[in-house]
Amino acid sequence: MAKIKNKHNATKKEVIVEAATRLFRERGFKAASMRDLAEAVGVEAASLYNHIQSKEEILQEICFKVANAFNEQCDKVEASELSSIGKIESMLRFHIRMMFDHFDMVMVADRDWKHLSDPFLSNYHEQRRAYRKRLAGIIERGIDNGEVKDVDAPTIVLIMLHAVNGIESWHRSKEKIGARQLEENMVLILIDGLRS
Amino acid sequence: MAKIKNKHNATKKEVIVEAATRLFRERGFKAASMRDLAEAVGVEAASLYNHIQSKEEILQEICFKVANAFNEQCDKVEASELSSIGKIESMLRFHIRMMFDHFDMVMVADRDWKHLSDPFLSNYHEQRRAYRKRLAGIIERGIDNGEVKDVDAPTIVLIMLHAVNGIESWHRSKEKIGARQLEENMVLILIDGLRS
DNA sequence: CCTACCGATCGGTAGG
DNA sequence: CCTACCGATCGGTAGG
Repeated sequence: MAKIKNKHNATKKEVIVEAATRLFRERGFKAASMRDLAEAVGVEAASLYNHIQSKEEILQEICFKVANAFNEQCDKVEASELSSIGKIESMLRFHIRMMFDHFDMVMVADRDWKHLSDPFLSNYHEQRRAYRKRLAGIIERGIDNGEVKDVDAPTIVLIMLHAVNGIESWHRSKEKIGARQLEENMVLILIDGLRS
Repeated sequence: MAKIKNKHNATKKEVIVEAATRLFRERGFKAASMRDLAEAVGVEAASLYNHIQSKEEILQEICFKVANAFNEQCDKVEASELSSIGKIESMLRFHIRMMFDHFDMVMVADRDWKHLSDPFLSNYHEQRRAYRKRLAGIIERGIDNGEVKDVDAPTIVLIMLHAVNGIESWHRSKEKIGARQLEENMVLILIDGLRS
């Protein structure tokens, strides 16, 4: 019965979600069909529904997995003894590495979360808002203690979070510059511009 | 016969494309249906096809209108007498203002251009690549003449182009900060970090 | 896990 | 510009 390929101890559901993540990233959530997904996994479309409840459930798994990863890292960094600049740099580096290590997941969550339906849509929307507020808070503390240039904190958050998406173009074009070097360049440009 | 609302001397096709631009931005190109569009315009779905040839033709108009705007501005700036930093700042400001003044258009082109089919897909892809190379060229000249910090030029382009997309979140949340002030903050953070 | 199938909706056309 | 409609495809279910 176990026709779904089952490498590295993954459950069938995990295999489906993994394949879907890649498919959603490549074609977009709406344009990727369950029949495409079934083919990628190696079963008939109807068989997918023995492991998942709906197409949207897959999107939910992807979006909240990403949201949880960022929230947990933010917990750690806020509890750390790093300076304000150090905390910001640490979060920036985490975002960059998430783009490298979990590219498909991060891109799908960022681009397709609007296709969630309530209550997941509101929940995700609110988490996103709260997360940005936390990051702005870290920056504001840096401004208060003189580490960071006095600029609008929410604007810095906007710039940082979106700048990291540039890695998509890099990922796609396979430029000559290496991942490690790209990370250092991004940190250099974005963090150095913040110092007061 | 002219049932399509025709404010400010727009042709029917222009009215359709304008409504479609908003709809595509709100729901995504794939998720927005021609029946939705027909309703927004105030006609039956079949009637749209007297003015346009296909759903994709609308997407083509949107994408290449945006691409042309950026290319033309780049022509002007490259031909100007501005310093290298001045040229980069000028292009950055143009991107920011395009986000403010033509938000739907810019977002759709950026998010949905992959749904074009060949030869438009390859054409757009190539224009995008060439445009980024031109921007990187401006920055590289700035590095050569000592105006700009010595960092990887393509990385700076990636950061600048994507950072500007942060205006989407601002647009959506209607934060307290004004458009003009957001522009100055972005320029301050992104351009000041470049100076050598 | 598959065969067989459903109702809904899609982009688009014929003909007036 | 509309009515009427097409074939294709969608997400998902029944039943085994």
